[in-house]
Amino acid sequence: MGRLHGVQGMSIQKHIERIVIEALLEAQRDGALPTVEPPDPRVERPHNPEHGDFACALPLRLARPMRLSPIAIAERIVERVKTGEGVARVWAVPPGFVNFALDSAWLTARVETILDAGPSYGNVDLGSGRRVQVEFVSVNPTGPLHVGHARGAVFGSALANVLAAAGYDVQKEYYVNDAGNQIDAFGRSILARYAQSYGRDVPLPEDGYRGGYVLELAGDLKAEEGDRFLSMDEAEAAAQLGSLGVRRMIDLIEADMEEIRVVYDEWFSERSLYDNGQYDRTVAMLRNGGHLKERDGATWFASSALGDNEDRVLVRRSGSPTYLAADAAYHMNKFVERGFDRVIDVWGADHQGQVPSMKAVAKALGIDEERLVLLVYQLVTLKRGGEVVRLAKRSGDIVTLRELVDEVGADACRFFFLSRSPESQMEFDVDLAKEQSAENPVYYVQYAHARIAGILRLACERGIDFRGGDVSRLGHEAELALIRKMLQLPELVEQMADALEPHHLPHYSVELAAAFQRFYEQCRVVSSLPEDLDLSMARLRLVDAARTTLARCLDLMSMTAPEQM
RNA sequence: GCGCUUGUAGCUCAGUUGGAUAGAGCGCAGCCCUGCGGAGGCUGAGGCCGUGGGUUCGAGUCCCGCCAAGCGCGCCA
Repeated sequence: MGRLHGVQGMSIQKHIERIVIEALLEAQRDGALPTVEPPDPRVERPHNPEHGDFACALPLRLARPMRLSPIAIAERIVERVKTGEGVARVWAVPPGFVNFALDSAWLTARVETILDAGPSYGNVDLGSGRRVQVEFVSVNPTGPLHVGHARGAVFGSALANVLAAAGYDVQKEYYVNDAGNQIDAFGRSILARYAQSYGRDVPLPEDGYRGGYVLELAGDLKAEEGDRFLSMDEAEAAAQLGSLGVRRMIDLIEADMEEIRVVYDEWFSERSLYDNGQYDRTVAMLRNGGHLKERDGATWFASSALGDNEDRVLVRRSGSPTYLAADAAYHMNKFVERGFDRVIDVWGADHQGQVPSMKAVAKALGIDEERLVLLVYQLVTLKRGGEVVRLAKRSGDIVTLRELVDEVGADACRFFFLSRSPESQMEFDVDLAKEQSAENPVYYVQYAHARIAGILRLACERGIDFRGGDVSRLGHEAELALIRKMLQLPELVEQMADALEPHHLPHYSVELAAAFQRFYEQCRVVSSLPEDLDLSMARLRLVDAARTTLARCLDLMSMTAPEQM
């Protein structure tokens, strides 16, 4: 483990933070600097390579409390920083930065640590095995997924990948709303189409689903179940058809998800909460806590007392629960029954208005605020032929997720959706996506991997066994730049897991691929000259490590890493 | 009207808890193949970071006003 990050299991960045603090404390002991509480050193990567591999602006922040010039503080720290263990040089720069340059011998040795780590390179232990649930998409099982859902699906699954890489025990969940008004309307819609297929003049319900898939569904059910629903009580027939329809829709959604490489660990039924009494217990708990009151025949949740702008209906006059009541029971299940340490709900912006009431519910149920994270991503507006397409599910005019994946491909889809931060309001131009599918950063990254695979194949064909390659022979600028870039992956995983921001992954992948391409352009790897053999072998080690790193990035994005294109 | 989110290159978007000269892809103008995959490399043009204030040694980043966009404001979910 210690070899992975260099120094005693910690990253080089953490190591540098520590030696800065140590130098500062030493200067304070010497009386060279006044004794003030040292803030977080915040070692970061400078944009400009002239400023070294890492930089620290601590002296600038210490200037005021210490009543000294920043550069003087920087110099006194620099005098006491212990180099070695990867750090070759430390220097102070006006107005008061402390810069660090890594040792090139240490850098080249990282190639071996990457190869040792193999497919697990990039893993960090931030989570210590704590159990985290990521729940995402969870749209009503009353229709197929459309392009808008792809964003949530890609984001949620990539976030889960990142958290797993960061050492969390992650579960991906889909909450199936298999009860309530929407399901009721869905059942009545199927019944109408079903009856119509027998020539009955039955209109589609006012609040019904108009999509063509309902027609197909009714046809399928007719073929398999026959006409037995015609003689049944209407409500009963709608309920049964709805239930059958939902089951099929869940299968369809599951299959659609697989198209974009999303595989859930759990499909959680809302209905189960009513069947096993957890719903009743949760309502009783809220009541005992004094959070409920009766008004206009309905039961209200006093959420305004807990930070919400107004109270919400929890149980309708009819006795049926609102989504909020179900959500309360559902989250009790997550935290109490299943004992997750942390739960992340990924919601579309059309649900952002529910955030305050959900938080109020969590508070009322005694769930620690930090354990429940609600992430909201902005909806995708779809453009086609320059026109904005409405994404209303009931209108029936939708572009399904499956159509999109068939046209653009799962890899391009994932990369595209993942490279935007969730809060960006993106316009998805279907025509442009198809048009640019050949001229796309997706293929740039994958091409780099294929090219690497080609080089390794060639080495194999030439019979070069590079296992004993000596990486200390490396030292070309392009080689070091590539190693530096590869070294960032564990840091990135840590950062992404911490901030819950997987969208950095595609950007990093492009940078990594570019670093490789520049290396490839400048450094001949497989040479036919006998005197180059040692260097070739060292470079093949590097190329193999680059393959490892690039493949891991693609893996974290659930994208394929092609051997050839 | 109120709330949440967002305004960065011609287009689509990054910009790590406030740090040094604001980046990438596409598009545009050029350059580079006697060797490993040209789906490549290099160079250039292109920016009042929506706008006006404020905080700070320092603001694309934090705070406030304004303008614009998306979403929400049901005993639907």
